Amino acid sequence: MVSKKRLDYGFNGYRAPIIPRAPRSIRRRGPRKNSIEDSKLCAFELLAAVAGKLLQESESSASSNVANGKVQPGICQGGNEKEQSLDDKALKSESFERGSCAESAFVPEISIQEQNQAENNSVLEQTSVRASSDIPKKVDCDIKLGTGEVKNADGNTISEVEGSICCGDSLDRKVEGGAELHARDDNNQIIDSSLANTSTVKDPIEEDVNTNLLIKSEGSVQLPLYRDPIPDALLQKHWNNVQLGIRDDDENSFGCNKSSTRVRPFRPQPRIGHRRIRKMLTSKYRKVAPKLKGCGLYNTGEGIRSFYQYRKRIYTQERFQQAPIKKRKLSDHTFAVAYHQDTSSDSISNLPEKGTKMDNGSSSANILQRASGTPATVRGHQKAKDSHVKFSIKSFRVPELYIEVPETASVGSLKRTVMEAVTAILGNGIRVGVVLQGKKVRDDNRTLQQAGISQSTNLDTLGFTLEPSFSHVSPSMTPKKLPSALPCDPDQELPSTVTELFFCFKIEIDINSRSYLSVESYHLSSNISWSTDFHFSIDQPFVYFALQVPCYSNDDSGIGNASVDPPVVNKFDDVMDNENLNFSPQTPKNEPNDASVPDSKALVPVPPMNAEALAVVPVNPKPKRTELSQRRTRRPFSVAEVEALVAAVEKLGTGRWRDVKLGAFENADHRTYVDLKDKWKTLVHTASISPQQRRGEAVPQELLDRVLSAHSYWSQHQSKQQGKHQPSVES
DNA sequence: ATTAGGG
DNA sequence: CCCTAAT
Repeated sequence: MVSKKRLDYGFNGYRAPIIPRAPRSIRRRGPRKNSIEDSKLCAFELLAAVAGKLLQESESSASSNVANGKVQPGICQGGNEKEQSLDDKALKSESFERGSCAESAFVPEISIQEQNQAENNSVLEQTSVRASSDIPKKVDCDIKLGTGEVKNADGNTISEVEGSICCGDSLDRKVEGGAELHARDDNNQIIDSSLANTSTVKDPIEEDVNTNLLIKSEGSVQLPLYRDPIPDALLQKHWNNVQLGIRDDDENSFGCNKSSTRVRPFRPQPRIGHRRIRKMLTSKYRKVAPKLKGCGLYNTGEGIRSFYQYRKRIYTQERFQQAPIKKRKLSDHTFAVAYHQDTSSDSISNLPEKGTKMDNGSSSANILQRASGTPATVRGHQKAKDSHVKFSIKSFRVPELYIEVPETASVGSLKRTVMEAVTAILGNGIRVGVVLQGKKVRDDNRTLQQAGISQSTNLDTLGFTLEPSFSHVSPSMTPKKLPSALPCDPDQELPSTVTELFFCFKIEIDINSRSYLSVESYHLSSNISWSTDFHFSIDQPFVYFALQVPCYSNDDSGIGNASVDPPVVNKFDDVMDNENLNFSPQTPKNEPNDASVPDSKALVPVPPMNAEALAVVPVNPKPKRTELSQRRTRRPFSVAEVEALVAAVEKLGTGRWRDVKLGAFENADHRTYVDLKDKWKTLVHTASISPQQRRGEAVPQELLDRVLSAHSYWSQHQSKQQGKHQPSVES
């Protein structure tokens, strides 16, 4: 504790009122481990990281993201923002007012499908994802659903929907081919391909990953018996397919980071794990990071897989310039898919002129042929054929696709990746809702006619929505498990009934510009407890809130009413911290009672459920900072603060920063005891150098003198504690 | 969670 | 200010 450069200034007549704390034992900070050790550690770090990641992933069952809107003007402006902090209204009305919104907003993870459903699967093709410029309103989309065996790549699809438009159940599908897509550059989203060569879409994750790691709910990780380090290439390969939307580029691994810091398990995790991970990610281990891509492996067991299929991340770190990642702004990605329509009654898709080639094609060849043989027709909305109603769904909107692909990846792999992503989104974890003239048609048993859908109907008023069908399991399929209790346990059975789903949104705002930076959504499973301490602050420009969506039961009887009811948006309390945000000009300045926002506000009163179950499914998004390590904004100490600090230290001595904080900076949330300690350190330094060398706001010499005096005094005082007492005060 | 120190 | 180690 004794500063090496301690100055022996006398302590002028200052009397120490308090007994200084006994000095801490000498801290020995051993030299850094040597490289060898480090390398050894790496393995562990990786392991730990992976484990942690898995846990985290499981915790944050991630799902797709919600499109973020552009800046929402409404947010944060005006005087007391507390109420409108999040502009919840906007959100609600815009996104959730209608059930469909919420539903559409999220794309549930898909659950595993049986491996061989190859045949006779309907294919959903034509997937065009449009970015929405603002919070998704509803997903009404125009989806063309093929119930037949339409298959084709190229995203062109024509389907004929007969009587039943239902889908969920029949949607197990096999997707082949790639989709032509155009991603908007502005977002620079990247897609990671992984679907490659998979003609049957089964969760890639399931196959690849996870055989390697099993996670226990407690967080322990079991590794395969690999003895030797798995070659990177191998890992690469395995993991490659696993991460959808989360994969990091070679150089980056911060995806993991991010999540690791942002999402925390509901239950305390072994600290060490976090720490390690974090450490690794943030510092010297960064280089190793690439190996961690695997972190993305959400998967792991089948059971879980459905859980975190999708996860999205925001990238805002320039430090990864190398990666084709960019800061995500306010828009979504759009993937446009060219499509052609065919009015023939056969559900066939035509190849687009461009003929997107199918990368993995093969199995679809025949179909394609057929398709090509069919005359392409006009794109019309429907032509009656008998009493059939034909639907041509041009596109549908999905929340957001987050995919990353290395720049070096081939276009083909990009396509496949997109395909995979789409597939994942459209997996059987999703349902389709029918909206006619703005109203949802819930009764699956009604005939189209009864529902008012006929050839004569203006199908423009007909839309399809994507609804979470998280727990939905096709009857023909073996039940998949949900990450209810032990998401990590592959053998976990899927609960037959899911009572509700929670959708969590994370709104990130730019404190300075007062605008939304992004909006993320998480699709959570039930049994999630919501952390209540969210509020905006410089260090935590996020707001989370959750949507509680009733879910349907999984059993047969439930299928009928599978439609998701309009979500209920729980009102959340104000989440703004005026003091920190200063959004409004007239925001009271650090009023003591302005700290009105206790450090925690319940955004959504989500009743804690069985903790055990939550343990791993956690959603405790309490981010560390926006990004991995975005520095806090600098806040120079004012003279007044220095004064207060000096006074406090004079009284309390050094080494009691917490007390100093409490005693003199109680209401200065932005000043942590560490800050105070650091400031003192710099003050001492400043005081010891010539005035010419000082920078920043000049601190009155008088204060500096006191700093030196106090410093000297306490330094001696301490040494006294250690043993000899030399209260000498030199001057 | 604090404290001490190095960066 | 950040990050860590050691409490």
